[in-house]
Amino acid sequence: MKKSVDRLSLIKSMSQQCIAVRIRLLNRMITNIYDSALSPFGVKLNQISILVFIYLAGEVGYDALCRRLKMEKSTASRNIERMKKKGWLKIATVKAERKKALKITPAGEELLGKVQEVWEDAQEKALSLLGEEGTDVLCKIANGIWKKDKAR
Amino acid sequence: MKKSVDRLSLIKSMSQQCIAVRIRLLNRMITNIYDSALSPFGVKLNQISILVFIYLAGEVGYDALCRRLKMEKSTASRNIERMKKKGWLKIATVKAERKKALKITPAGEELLGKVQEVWEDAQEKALSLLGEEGTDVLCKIANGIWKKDKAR
DNA sequence: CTGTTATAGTTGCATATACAACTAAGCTCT
DNA sequence: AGAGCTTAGTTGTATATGCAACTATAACAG
Repeated sequence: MKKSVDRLSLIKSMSQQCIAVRIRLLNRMITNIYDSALSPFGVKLNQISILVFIYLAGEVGYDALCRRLKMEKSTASRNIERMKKKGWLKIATVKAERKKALKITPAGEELLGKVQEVWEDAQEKALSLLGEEGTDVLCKIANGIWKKDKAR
Repeated sequence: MKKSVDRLSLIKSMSQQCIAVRIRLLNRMITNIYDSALSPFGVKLNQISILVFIYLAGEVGYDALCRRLKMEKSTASRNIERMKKKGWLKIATVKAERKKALKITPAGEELLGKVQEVWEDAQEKALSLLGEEGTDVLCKIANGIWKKDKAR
């Protein structure tokens, strides 16, 4: 009897306290806010974040992109492929087939310009969903992870 | 000149403050913690969360599941299909073809029993990644969203 | 210089997610 | 009862994600 009671209460905490379930929920909701705001432009937040990174970095290697954005190389590979097709990115390096360096195109910069406004709207909606405190804490945690990574 | 400066600083804030990028990062890291902990059992957190919900609810309709877990019906549909195939779930209702009620199977309960330990490990790792405060805030936000939904 | 090793990037496979179009089954109104 | 409406669930398409296997190329060791 004891054992089944324990099991039940543990399963209840899996339901009531699971961190992953909660962050996944928020992830879905927030990703949605941004992706639907961006949908008129035929792009999603993920690709915008890649574009922003490349815009600021000037010319980045593949590996740097994956490390900084903490994106799996296969995800990056496929995204870059799609973005090249849409004309937002190009490969800057000619010499080496390997070690591709990525660069934003004029069309990519234009896209960034166009989405700024909807990004701001989305950011505001996300802020009101998470609240000031929640947003603050979240950003601190994420920034901490990035900083730690850079130091490495 | 002014305009391009504004653009640059806005793009910088897209890089440095975007909530979606941050929550997506944490989502990937945390999902990873749980999924790799669960991988010996051939299941991922998402399906476990469905199973837990159905276990606690006894017998649930499809719609209730989607509403409570805030899961898109197509995602739910395909997950349930896979879980039926693995024998963890079954459809309880016979009468109506529509309005399927879901029920956990003995194999499903057994699985829940087996994964409890690794779930606890993963939960602890996630806690130390987010910190006490972060976890607290996160849970409060998510629970608030659920409560609001229930009241509806 | 050549064979081995390390590394960059691609591709296959599986799950998760969302939206839209579709199907089917129950419900309602006349 | 039959026509149209509503709702449940499925399926198609696209992106995101992760792991593992593969390919091609660069670097290195002898």
